[in-house]
Amino acid sequence: MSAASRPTSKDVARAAGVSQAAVSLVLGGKWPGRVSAATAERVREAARSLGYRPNLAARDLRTGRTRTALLVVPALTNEFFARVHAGAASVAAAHGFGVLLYPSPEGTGPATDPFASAPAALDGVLASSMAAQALSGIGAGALPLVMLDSDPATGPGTATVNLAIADGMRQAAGHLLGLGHRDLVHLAAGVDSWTFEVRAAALAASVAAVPGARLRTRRCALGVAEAQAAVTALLTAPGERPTALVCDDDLLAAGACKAARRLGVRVPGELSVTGFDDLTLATAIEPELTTVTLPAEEFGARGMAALLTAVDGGTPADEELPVTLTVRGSTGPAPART
Amino acid sequence: MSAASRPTSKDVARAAGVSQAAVSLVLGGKWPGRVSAATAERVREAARSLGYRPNLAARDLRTGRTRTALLVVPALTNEFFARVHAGAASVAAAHGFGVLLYPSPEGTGPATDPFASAPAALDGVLASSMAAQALSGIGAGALPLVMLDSDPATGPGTATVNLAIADGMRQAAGHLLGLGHRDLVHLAAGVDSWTFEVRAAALAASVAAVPGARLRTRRCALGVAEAQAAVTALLTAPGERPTALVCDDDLLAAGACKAARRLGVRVPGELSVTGFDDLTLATAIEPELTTVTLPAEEFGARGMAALLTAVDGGTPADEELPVTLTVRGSTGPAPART
DNA sequence: CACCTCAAGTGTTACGTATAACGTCGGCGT
DNA sequence: ACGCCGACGTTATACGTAACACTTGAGGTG
Repeated sequence: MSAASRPTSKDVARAAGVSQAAVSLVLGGKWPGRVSAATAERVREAARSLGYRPNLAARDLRTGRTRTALLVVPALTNEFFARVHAGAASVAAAHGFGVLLYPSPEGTGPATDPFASAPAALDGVLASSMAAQALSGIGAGALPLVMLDSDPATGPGTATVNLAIADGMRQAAGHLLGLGHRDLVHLAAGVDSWTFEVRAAALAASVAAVPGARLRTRRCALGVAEAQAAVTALLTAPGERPTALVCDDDLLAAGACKAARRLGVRVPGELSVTGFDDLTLATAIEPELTTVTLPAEEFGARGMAALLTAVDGGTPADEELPVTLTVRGSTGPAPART
Repeated sequence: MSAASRPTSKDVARAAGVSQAAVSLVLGGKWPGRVSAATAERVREAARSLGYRPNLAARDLRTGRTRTALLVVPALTNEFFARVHAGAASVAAAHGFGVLLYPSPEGTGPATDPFASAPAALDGVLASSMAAQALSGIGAGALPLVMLDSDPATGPGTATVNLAIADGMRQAAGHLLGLGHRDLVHLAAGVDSWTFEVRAAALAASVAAVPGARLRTRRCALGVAEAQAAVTALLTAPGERPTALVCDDDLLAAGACKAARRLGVRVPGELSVTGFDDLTLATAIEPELTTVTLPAEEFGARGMAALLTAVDGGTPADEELPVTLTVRGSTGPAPART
């Protein structure tokens, strides 16, 4: 009932017999040369015995810093973004920053502006292009902003950290073409995003460079069941059946493999499949997926590092992280044509 | 270069020709009866044209509320917790709250106290028992706390929201026993947590209730590769081979299925496997997993709802959410004994 | 002895907001 | 004509902290 609310630095000061300013100095770690070691220890002891916790809101107001960054991603149920978050959060934590997640605007009508609706004070924003429709809004210039996987030519002020997606796609295509495949299908994620445009372009260019090779495209929502349905339709359709399937995501690849197995189409004997991301899923299924391995954690970590330098007034450079193709069991030599 | 920093409510007041207090009233939505509609509109117009955003830190200091809740979970790369987060975040957002994630203390020595190291001001904490070693610390009573999947007898002050884990395990066991299985192995997650203790106890009790049925236990780190190794060892060991495998997690079940397939042990023909959680993985592999379906999103949502009532000074009741067994292709009748 | 320096603190202010307490002014019932 | 009340605001304060400017006494220096 009674007050007994949280003790403040003033209470600690009274208990230690010093001024509030001294408490602030000691607990802020700036006492060497300003406060004697004995007094500092007395202050710390008083703080401990009172169970003092600084009021973060007051500190934020005074310093103008909140040590909180906003991460804007589509959904953490997507393992890739969960890993990006892990990387970002660990770098943030190392610098005393917290990571706030912006609830993905699924179902939330048109353009919900994170700057307007963010419930907490922020120092900066780290945003994936896959979820950043709204960022063009008002707050754009108001806060340091670093984009993840976005067109480098976005804005002059915002830095970008990208994965070498195009190169990854070229590696996958080269792998399949090298195995003799000439009839490929791109199972593309049905999402409007720079990332996916880049993949499609890189794949198309790679295939076009090989005489006699052809590429078709099928669009599909990002899910196992959806991919399974799409690939079932593709494989049972009349006409020439493709020998290789290039998927924009491991989830799609998994669905594709499932569809093939159900139809009795052997993978990789009759159909090679490649994925993207190298999720846990990739090695959980049989055969294990040949896929483009993305350094998701490092991606998030680099992005956060760039954002933190921007928050400190620096100008982070654009970066591009290399990716590698991991060859496993879902790809093999093209079957001989009948 | 020049100042031109964010406009404050005072600037808006000057622009609209009113006092700062009036701005606060209007923008806070409490103007009816205190400010005329015309003035209110003038204030809003001024705020809009200046691009005014309230300083959240100042507001938090004044109101003593931060509209931010801390979610403590082991890792979001675990899809289950990503879904819990999604549910919690959506409820939080509906109440104008943000969700801050506490970086999982993996590698971070002993007991990092979230209350001490949290970088932002908080209104409450929602913590999974799987990651809450540190919560016993100082801040325990300082902040509203709701526990997820924890012993209801934790503390008098803290409410718990639980999943009916024990019942889920009983359903799985009943399903297998009903199919004639009498030689079961529990593939248990090697994690110290109330959740897993409850599972083991419920499974043991179910098996013990059936004459002639026996249960062995194998411990295993929570991952596909780890489970694969453990189950390979189990299946190639001399002696009677079990006919059913009850796994604490879909990841373990997936690893088990993979091991069986590699050894030529047919699932479910020779070995039935059940999982737990019903992750995306469960329907991505072949055969699809029979597993205990957990309402992860609702779990998080209920937990956050309980926390919000606690933050509002209420006393949330303990809850238990029902779970269901989803029967798919990885379980079948016990093979005839030779 | 007058002067400067340095350690060890203290006093005060400002951050930007929300809100309680206080004016003012015209209308209206009696 | 008087008092009272509601509509419409304003003034003043407090939230808890960090940081700047200042004080004081002790010791060193010429």
